Amino acid sequence: MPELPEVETTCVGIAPHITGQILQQVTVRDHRLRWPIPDDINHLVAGQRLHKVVRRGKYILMYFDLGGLIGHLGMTGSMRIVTQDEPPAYHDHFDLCFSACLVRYRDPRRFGSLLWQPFPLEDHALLANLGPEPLTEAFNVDVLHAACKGKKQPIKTLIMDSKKVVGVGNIYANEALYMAGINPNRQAGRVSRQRLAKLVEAIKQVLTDAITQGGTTLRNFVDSDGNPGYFKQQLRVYGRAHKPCRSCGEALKEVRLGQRSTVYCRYCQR
DNA sequence: AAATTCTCCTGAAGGC
DNA sequence: TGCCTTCAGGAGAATT
Repeated sequence: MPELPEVETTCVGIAPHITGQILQQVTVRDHRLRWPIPDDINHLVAGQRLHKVVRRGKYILMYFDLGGLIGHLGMTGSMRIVTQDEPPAYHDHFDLCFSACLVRYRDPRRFGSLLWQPFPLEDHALLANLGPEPLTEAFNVDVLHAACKGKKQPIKTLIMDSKKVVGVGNIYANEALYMAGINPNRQAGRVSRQRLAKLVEAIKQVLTDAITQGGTTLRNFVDSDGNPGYFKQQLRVYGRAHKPCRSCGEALKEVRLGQRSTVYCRYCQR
């Protein structure tokens, strides 16, 4: 389940292999992703030079001469660098074919996407209303405090709302709230500014740690198995329901918030 | 307007 | 080579 750190690692991993090259063609084996890959994708992008690969939230933006490809890994997507002679496997839905190598996309559940948008990319509906990047100064206590003001929804679902801040998925939302000592179910508008400041720092910390670990865990984007998995970092709450809190020893509680597994410590998180 | 629920999909895990 | 049900989740769409 690619979270922001996996997407970042993917961008950094593939960029050196393809930046500056001309995209010869897109080979589509199955266009049925979350949104269908446009039938005319080759007319839109083939023959153009790739200038840069940028992550925006969990979107992968590839800037070409006339616009950009907007990629998303969904739940189970991955991109890796392969050579022309490597035969595609089951669930390898498309290749971005450059002269020296291919970017091969695999996605068993097909929740990912590949779309084209002429410049400016931010005009695309999927990008137009995204909140700030969590690892930049644009995401700070002032912004989060304003976003929470008067809100009755749980703080956890708020920080997972990409209009408020991008890239905070379920795993790291759980982890950050634990780190900040905030009950995931607490109404967003009832978290003090001081504690929101802690939450901002916790989000930055947990994502930064995962990126750092991902840089070593997923160092190989060439001829790897294409399976990003997710980092075996020391998760404190996610996936640890009913196990002892690493701080107080009490059993962690699991509830569902917005259809998502939510694990927290009733005693350490208020 | 804000908050919640639904939806897509397949593989893994669990029950029997 | 067991079959069936349940669950997992990114995040936009639909609904309340």
